[in-house]
Parts: sequence; structure tokens; C-alpha cells
Amino acid sequence: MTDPPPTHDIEAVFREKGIPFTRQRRLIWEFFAGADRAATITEAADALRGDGVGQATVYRTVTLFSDLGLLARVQDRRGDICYTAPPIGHSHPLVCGVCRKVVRFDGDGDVRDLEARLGAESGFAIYGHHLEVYGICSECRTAKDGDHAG
Amino acid sequence: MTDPPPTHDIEAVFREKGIPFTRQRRLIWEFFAGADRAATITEAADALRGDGVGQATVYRTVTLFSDLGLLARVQDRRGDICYTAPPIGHSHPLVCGVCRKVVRFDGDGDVRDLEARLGAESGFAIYGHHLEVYGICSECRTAKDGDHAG
DNA sequence: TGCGGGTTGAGAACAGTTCTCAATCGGAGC
DNA sequence: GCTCCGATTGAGAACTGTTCTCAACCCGCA
Repeated sequence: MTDPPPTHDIEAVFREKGIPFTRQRRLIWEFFAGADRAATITEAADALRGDGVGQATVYRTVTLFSDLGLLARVQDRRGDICYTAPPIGHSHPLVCGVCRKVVRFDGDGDVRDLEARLGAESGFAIYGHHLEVYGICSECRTAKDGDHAG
Repeated sequence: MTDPPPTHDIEAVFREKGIPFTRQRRLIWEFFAGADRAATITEAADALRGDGVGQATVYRTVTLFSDLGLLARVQDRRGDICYTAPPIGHSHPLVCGVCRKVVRFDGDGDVRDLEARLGAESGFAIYGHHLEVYGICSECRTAKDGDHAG
């Protein structure tokens, strides 16, 4: 696993684009970047309410981060929309359906082959794809095995 | 491309499971199966309102079809949730981001290789994946080229 | 034809998201 | 340090999409 991207990198992205990196944005970024699993907007808003970050700001900011490619949208097993950092620029999320832990993988070579083939066969101009893989992480499996007694 | 599955096949699926295939369900199925592109629930409800199909019924029925694997959920370019028939059991949707036309492709071999690798590397017990490829179909590209004048 | 269980439609209720608007913040210029 | 100005923020209203409730209805069965 890679380290979470340091906050100052993100600041650089913002500065480069001339967008203010405010206290609230930093807090929201740290919430997602600091977690090793995907979180919903509601969870972020709940967690940051105590820090004086409003719900609307969380929505706005998550949208902003998504637009900038800094957060990726994934789904948990119930279909809830979650967000995960760091960017999925050229990687894809492997999401634990139980605890929502996210492991990133490349896999882009595979998909790019497929895209090239598809484009040729279908006549579509391919502009992107969305690939998520779902599984249960080893910890959750262990926990589940332990639960068998109860 | 494969032909859309005939309605009597779907009826057989329902009969086999002992679920009534009502007039409303038939209409909703025909709406999705008859379209060559993904449609939202709202669109289906609007289209079928005149046939006396209520909104709640559309929601219920689309959920039912999804559970049975008869409809697949995809997203258009704006992120709107759409549904498309026939089933994506072991195929994946290639979605036109403009007109939402859906072409199905297999590509499962590619992903299964990837899944096996991922499972081994990450320790996750892989239980599924979600792959959508986005592009612009040739018709929409032609239309867009034509628009260049205006 | 009458019965019973599942399905349906209308609309209320609910949850998630977006919008509105005044207050606040932060950087630039003095 | 102070003022100005535009962007951002928070609170809550408004809106949208989805689910729930419940009486009416439909269909298979006897």
C-alpha cells in the first residue's frame, strides 16, 4: 500500500489552480485522506460538525475534490455512495464490502487493452471507464469466522 | 450484439420463481427491453403513467428486476442512475455518454484474470466487480460533427 | 361466484442533496 | 494595522428522488 498523499501536495494543486485551500477544505481533505476506507458524505459531515464544518460545505467540497480528481466515488455493498482518497487517476479501487477498506490497484493495462478492442469493434470513441472490484478483506473474513460461534 | 430477450423468457423466469408477471411488470419490462439505451426510473414512470402504472410500482418493479438480474444499473455522463436490459449476467455495458445507447460486451475473461490476481495479492475474497466503459457512439459523433457549423 | 394473498396507485413521509442569503474570511492595497 | 472586495461558509429552507402506508384491486383457485 502507498502512503496517503501529503496535504501540501493538495495545497499545491489548489494554488496552481488559484483556488483557496481553506480551513474547511483542509479538514475535509484530511478526513478522507486520513481514512483507509471509503466514507460517505454524511459520515464526513458528522465527523466534522464538531470542527465547525457545515453540511453544505462538505457537499460542496466533496464535489470540488471529485471534479479535481482528488476523490473517487465508490459504492459499498449496500449501494451507498462513498468517497475515497487518494485519486484514482490511473488506479482502481478494490473495496471491502463489509468495512469499506479500499486498496488501490493499477489494472489499467488490462482495461486499456479492452477499451482499444471495444472501440474498434463498436465504433464508440471511448473516453473512460469505471471499474470497481468488490471483496471481503482478510480482517473482515477473520472476524466473520470468529462470529461463527455466536 | 445479441437480440433483446423475448418477453416470454422473462415470464418463464417469473413463473419458475412463482412470482406473478403482472400487466404492470410486463409494461415496465417492455419499456426497458424495447429501448436500446439505458433509461432512468423517472423516464420509465413518465412513459408508463399513461398506461396507468404508478411511480411506486416502477420503483418496486425495477428493484425486483435488478434483484433478479434482469436489469443492470449504469450511469450516464452526468452521473444519473439508469437501468438497462437485458441482463448483464456476464457481460458489461458500454454506454454512450450522450444518448445512453448501451452495447454489451463480454470482457469477463479480462476481469476474471484481474480478479484472481487481485485476490491473491490483496488477500481479499473477491465476490464481484462493476465495470462500465463510457464512450460516444458513432451516431452521436456524427451528429456532433454536423453541429460544428452551428 | 366467493375467497385470500399478493400487487397496485396515490400520496404522505423520509433521506439525501442543492439552493439561498447574510455573515465571515482572507488577500491586496494603502 | 486598516479597509475593501470577492470568495467561502453555515443554517436552514427547498427541492428531488425514493420508500412507506394502506385501502382497493386483480388473479388464481375452489
